[in-house]
Amino acid sequence: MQKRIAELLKKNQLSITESRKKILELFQSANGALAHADIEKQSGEHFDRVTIYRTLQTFVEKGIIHTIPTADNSVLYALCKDECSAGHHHDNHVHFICDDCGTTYCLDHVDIPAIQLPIGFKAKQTDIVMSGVCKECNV
Amino acid sequence: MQKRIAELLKKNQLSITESRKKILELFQSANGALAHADIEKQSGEHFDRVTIYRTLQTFVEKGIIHTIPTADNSVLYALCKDECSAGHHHDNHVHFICDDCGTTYCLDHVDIPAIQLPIGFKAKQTDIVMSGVCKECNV
DNA sequence: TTTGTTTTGCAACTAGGTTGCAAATGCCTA
DNA sequence: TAGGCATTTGCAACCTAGTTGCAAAACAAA
Ligand SMILES: [Mn+2]
Ligand SMILES: [Mn+2]
Ligand SMILES: [Zn+2]
Ligand SMILES: [Zn+2]
Repeated sequence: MQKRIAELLKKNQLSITESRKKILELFQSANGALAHADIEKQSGEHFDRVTIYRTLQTFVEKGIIHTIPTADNSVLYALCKDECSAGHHHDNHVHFICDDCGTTYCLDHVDIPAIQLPIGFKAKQTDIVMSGVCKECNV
Repeated sequence: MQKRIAELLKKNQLSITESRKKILELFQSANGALAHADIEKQSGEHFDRVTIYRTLQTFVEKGIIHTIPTADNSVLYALCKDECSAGHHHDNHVHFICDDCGTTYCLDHVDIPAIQLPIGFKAKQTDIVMSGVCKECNV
């Protein structure tokens, strides 16, 4: 696990530092998306908040994580699939937020349906965020 | 036009004030969604920004306007259809942001398709935001 | 017009995020 | 494996968007 993390950083030409290792570890062991505040808490407040901001930015740029838009306009982050790289994200999947437990899921296997737009409109990207009750909280 | 605005306010049990009239007017003559900053500028900086925040909140609560989530986590507002009321929004339509001119459209006549979720997930709401080129900017 | 209620503007505050810079850490090569 | 260069970190200061308390102004009802 530790090895995989180091390799992932190397592959992206990032030096291996405590904060980067720890933050990646948090993402890999989380079962949903994480907010900046989650990381701050879960890392035991070892790192400056600025460091966390910069680490997240770097990871997004490198295609290691992607951001998830939410209805309440907070920012969430989740691991990208292997196909993503610097400047080329391929995170075309549906996101699901559980109203009950608050967990945000990347539903990688749910396809984005084609949507017929009015004449003249040409879509390049489709973001779908659903909410309701997740499989853990269901009954 | 002025009369319609006054009636809309009355129908929602809101007193008729300069700021509310002006802000409603801006929404009715806009062809897309508006951000707080747009309203601040377009109103000629006549109103305090706090007043604008509070007016927007009130309008959202009454079902006169609705918020639109965006990828860059800024907040946009647009007029609701007549069916919306306090505590009961029915704005289940697709939103479209033009990469070219920046206009955000409510596509009222585009239906949200059914999306098959993994077992155990139960959806209550679906938000779809598409982006690309709008009918004005197309060619 | 008077009176009571609602709304406004101002100032002060909060939360989330960014920037500049010196000190600390990590990487590379001898 | 130590030394030197480049990158990253932590701190302080700053910025922007949004919120709150309160007195003054505007509005609605009588
Ligand atoms: Mn995702
Ligand atoms: Mn809309
Ligand atoms: Zn849940
Ligand atoms: Zn356009």
